[in-house]
Amino acid sequence: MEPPLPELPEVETVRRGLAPVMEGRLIAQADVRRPDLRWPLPEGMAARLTGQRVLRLRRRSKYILADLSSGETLIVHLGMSGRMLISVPDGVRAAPGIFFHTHPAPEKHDHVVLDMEDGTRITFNDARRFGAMDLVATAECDSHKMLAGLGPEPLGNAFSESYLVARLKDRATPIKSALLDQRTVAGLGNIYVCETLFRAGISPTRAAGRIAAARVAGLVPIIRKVLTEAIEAGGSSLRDYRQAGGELGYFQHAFRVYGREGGACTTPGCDGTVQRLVQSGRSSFYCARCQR
DNA sequence: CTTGGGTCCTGTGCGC
DNA sequence: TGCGCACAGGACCCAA
Repeated sequence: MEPPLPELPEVETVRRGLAPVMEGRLIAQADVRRPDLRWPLPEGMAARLTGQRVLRLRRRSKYILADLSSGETLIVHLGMSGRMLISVPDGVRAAPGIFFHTHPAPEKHDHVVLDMEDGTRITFNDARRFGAMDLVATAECDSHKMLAGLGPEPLGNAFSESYLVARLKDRATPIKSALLDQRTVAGLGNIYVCETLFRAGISPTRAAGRIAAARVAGLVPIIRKVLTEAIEAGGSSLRDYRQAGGELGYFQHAFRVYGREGGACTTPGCDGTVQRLVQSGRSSFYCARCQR
């Protein structure tokens, strides 16, 4: 089974995994092995990263933001298949209880390599090259093209019930599309939208503006819970992965509908079957019996 | 303004 | 055994 694609919880898990080896540390050497990801990497990126200290690792939506001592911020998007591998010159360097592999031979899709001052190496690997990186002044980060139009963070205070009700009022677009739209709420992808709508008992095809306000409001705590649970699962896998060697970006998580076409609905008392339908080119998984 | 569809990328898995 | 193809899908871009 293909591991889940990086949405907000996966990105947050990667951020948490990288933080202890990057925050406060100097990038001794940055190397770009392939400059054409989703877009061309910024001009002179390797030189602009080399010698900089990572002040802080933040996350906005599905983006990881590394604030540097130069006053610039490295923006990273994992795309579909992006992952981060942490390795060390030798296993004894790892902190107590944490094990990372020794530096492996470069692989085909290793596009960016960061060697930290203490010898820890972070390798960005992205087979499908939907990932992206950019480097901008920290002060202008929020107005960057990739971040400017984003809606509120789903786990933040701005994502309120009244906000969502107002945002979806009179919208003709299917609720599935509305929640996938990063301007509505930032960080949800196909998997967690499917899981959210299943828990809410709302059909993915229903027009957003035709859902009772109380049910729309109910989506807010459900979205928070779905994401929080996934982040917690990511935390568990992080501990496992560290034991296993430091590959970040993927973890096992049990989904109730996503990828379960033909499977039994897990709602107590429901004898429905999980269906799959395609909405604007994307698969929606849902139970037609308990999602209305 | 809203909405929908095309495009990019490559590894995986299926049918024949 | 090998080939062709559908599929995965986030985010930009453009057309209606």
